[in-house]
Amino acid sequence: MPSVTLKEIAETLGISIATVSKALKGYPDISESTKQRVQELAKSLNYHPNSFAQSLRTQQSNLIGLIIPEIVHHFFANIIQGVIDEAKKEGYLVIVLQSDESYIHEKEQLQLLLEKNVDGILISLSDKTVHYKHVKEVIDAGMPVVLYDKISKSLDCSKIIIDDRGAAKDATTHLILRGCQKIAHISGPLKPQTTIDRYLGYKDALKEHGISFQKELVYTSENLSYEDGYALGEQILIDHPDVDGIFSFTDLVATGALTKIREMGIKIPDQVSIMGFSNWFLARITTPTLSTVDQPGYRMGQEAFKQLCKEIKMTKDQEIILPEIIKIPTKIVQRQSTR
Amino acid sequence: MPSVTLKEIAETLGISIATVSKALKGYPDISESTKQRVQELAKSLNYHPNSFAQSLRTQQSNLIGLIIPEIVHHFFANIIQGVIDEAKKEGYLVIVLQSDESYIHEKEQLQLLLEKNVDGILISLSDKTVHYKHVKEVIDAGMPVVLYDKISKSLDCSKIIIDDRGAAKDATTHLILRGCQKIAHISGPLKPQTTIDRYLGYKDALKEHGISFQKELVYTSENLSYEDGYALGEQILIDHPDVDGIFSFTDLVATGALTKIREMGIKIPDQVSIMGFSNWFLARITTPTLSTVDQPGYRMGQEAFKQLCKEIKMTKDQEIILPEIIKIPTKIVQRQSTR
DNA sequence: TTGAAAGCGCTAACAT
DNA sequence: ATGTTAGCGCTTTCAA
Repeated sequence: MPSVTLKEIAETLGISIATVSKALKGYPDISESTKQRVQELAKSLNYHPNSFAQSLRTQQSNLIGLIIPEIVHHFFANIIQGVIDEAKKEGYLVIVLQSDESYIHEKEQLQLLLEKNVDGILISLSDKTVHYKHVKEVIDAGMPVVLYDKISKSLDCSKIIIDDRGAAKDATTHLILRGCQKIAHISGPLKPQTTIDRYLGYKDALKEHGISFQKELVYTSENLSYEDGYALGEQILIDHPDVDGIFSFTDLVATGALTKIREMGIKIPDQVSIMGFSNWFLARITTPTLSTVDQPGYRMGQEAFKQLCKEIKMTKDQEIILPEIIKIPTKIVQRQSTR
Repeated sequence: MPSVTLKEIAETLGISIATVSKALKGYPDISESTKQRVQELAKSLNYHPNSFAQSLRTQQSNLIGLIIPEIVHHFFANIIQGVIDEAKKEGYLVIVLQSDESYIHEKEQLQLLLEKNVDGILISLSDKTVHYKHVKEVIDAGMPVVLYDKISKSLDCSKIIIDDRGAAKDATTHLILRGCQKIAHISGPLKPQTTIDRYLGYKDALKEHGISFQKELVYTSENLSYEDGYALGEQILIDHPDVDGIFSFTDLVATGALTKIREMGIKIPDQVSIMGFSNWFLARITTPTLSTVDQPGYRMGQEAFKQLCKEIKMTKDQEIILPEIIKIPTKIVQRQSTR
């Protein structure tokens, strides 16, 4: 791809390279007529600047890195979209990498992005990451980094999160207000923090409404799968036939439980109400449709980029960055699985 | 980020920049001892080459662009993953862009990628793209381009596709072999080509089994939505109570139809069998689960990158590229919605 | 075995 | 208003 350079334009027009460069950028000290001539020729030659040369000079790439635990995932896919859309507005392009919930990949990919000289990095920590030296090093090297969704409190950088605990409390409260007296909770492995927070939110709601917490009403899904939910739905009702509400920490598991319970001939929501978490696409198409907490991925992606962009600018201006924690509001989406 | 340069290493060691560069790349004409010293220092200083300078010299970025119509989409998300994984193996990073099924975005994004000097582009045409000058220009400029999934026959470049017509024929045949006599087809707007091909495959199967094609058994979903399927499912059985099989051109619409038909008290698959297309995640969680055609997105992504990579190398070596058309095999996934 | 030097294409301070 | 010049960090040819 032998592309057009400033030099060629300059030679054709018999002026200097510097003048061409300035004319193209609309510097005020270039005469209108020259600007005209240059810009016309540039257009007709389909000139576009060589981004490597530009980046080499300016030391910025207009590229950011986005490390995501899992791409094929409704929530994360929404985040990707939010980031890309927002980045485009500011002229940034996004390199997407998948950590696959693996610490090793996460570390490698951080390195790759560093080597590509991206201007900043957005990362959601993998569930298997337990120490954060690799991230800290990148931050310490002066690279703007913003964490989203799965974060670590020990990392000193900006974070975009939802209030998992508050949202879970809202979800459980929703069940209580609709008349549920005995509410089971399906939780997950106690990592990431989001899972713990949802569990705590569940307890908060019970407490606030004077319902005593019973440990045996808390079940654990190890694989976060539909099948887990299917099995647990049955188990819960065998162990506690009088359970009239279930709050699951994630939609997919809730969907499994809902399906099994319906198949058992139990009426939803009349006998048992079910509440999920995330508002995945599938919550709209189950029978009955699933009430859940909307976790606004797109919005999180947008905010994450905005914050990162701000920090990129500050870094360039040598300003000191004060990490911010931005909480994105969630809301209850009521559908047919709760009264 | 004041990073370490070759110059610094050279000065520290009292040797020339060129020697450092060669030592780091393991050139045979550098003594082992020098290599040792250089490599050790580089490591301890955490040196990594400035990618802009490298790219400026070598004119390659090790970056490719991936334009996808829709990120929040099970099939396309799988493609993204396939591309990223495969690209990583070859040391490439992927810039992801979403065209949103818009011709204007598609055109803009192609331009952005060109300006970023990516080494190659992977693109699936938006449904609203009807002429291809913008893509052709990029190809003519010498940029390696590979089309995947939604392609145009008029574009002279490699293409990665599935055999939609054959797969649809298989799906319809599956229904016929399971005893369906009167099979309706839900199709979509006759753009992209994939939709047309699936319709033709449906006809092929009927013909092969001596079933006469009836135009009134073909319905159209305008929005490719669950709601469309829900409405059409009812409509089909009102118009033709004796229909005993439905082949939908896409899973989401099939899911809507399946739900409505079940709600109407009609037994699936005993009275009506339903077949989808794509094998989206949701096909596993409907009640009954949905039989469908597996459209291997991940594999397509991998193959698309492999082909692109091949062409990038060939372009670099000034070889002539002969466009290839690669068909990825599909397979029928039988679940509960067909006998 | 090593180094000098040119140059990739661009920007920007400085000079004219 | 325009041009000169230096240099961003690297690779690679050619000379020593």
